[in-house]
Amino acid sequence: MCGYEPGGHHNRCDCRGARMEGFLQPCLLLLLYEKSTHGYELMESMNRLGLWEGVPDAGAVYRHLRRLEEEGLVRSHWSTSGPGPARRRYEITPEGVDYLHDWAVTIRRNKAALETFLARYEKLFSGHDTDAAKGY
Amino acid sequence: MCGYEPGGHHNRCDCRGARMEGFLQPCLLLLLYEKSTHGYELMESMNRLGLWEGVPDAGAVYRHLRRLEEEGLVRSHWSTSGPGPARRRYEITPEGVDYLHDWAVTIRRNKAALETFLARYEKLFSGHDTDAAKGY
DNA sequence: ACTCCCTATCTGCTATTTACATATGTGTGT
DNA sequence: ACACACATATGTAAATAGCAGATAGGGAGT
Repeated sequence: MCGYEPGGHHNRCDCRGARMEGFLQPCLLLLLYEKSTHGYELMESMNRLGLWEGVPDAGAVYRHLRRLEEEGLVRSHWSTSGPGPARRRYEITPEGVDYLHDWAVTIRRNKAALETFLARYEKLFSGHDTDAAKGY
Repeated sequence: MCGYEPGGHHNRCDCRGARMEGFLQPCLLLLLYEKSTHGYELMESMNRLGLWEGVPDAGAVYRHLRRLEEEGLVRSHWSTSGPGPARRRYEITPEGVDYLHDWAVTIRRNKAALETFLARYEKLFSGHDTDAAKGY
């Protein structure tokens, strides 16, 4: 989830802070609540719905899903019907839904922090021709 | 920045995802743009202004500041005037301001992702007595 | 048959970060 | 002397993301 684009006015790509560590997990739980499906489709949904910049790392997605299953927050079974290779189809458990609610609290709080940042930032730089303005 | 509170309905504290990795750095740059000061006060400001849940880790703050200085995004000099121990007073450089603008782009994008998540979440659970609702 | 590509899952490795603990030292109040 | 707030710094462990690569099934074209 790195917002770096070549051709900008700096060369380094130090925006690892953009990672929003752990955001992958609640996204998977939310998408699985909406619709039981398999890892590959979850990856694509995250990008398509604007939950993730670019396609999320496949390794991270599959590892998260296995971990969530170990913790009882999702369940899975192999699905051999349909075309292509076998898919491991995941569904959220009631415990997973509880956990999703906890995540929503955290995400609201994080959103508030970002808004505080942006409010202060815009107060200082509003009207200037900043990269931030150009980006939108 | 862990939202876990004892007494909840789950025992584990897996909300390390709440970390918002790297958010510390742009906060320091923003605060230093507003007012040149030293690390200890920056820590307190972050909490007081709602940019950080609780007081941020001192080790992280001081390490970030040293690193920002290595990269030329801030400058510092020792300030022995005033009461108490010597303070290392930091000020942002023009390069630091450029970098702050880059961060604003990233943070807007991350905020959008959180909003997308919450919009989908609330569409599914609005009206229910969720932890998320209780939290506010 | 053969090659290429898309689908689908999984594992290994490394760099980076955070959170916690701890160390060091100054100045003030009692 | 002592405790405490201020102020900076370092050591360590756990966890994550990102990248690369391995393994395989199935369809399209040649």
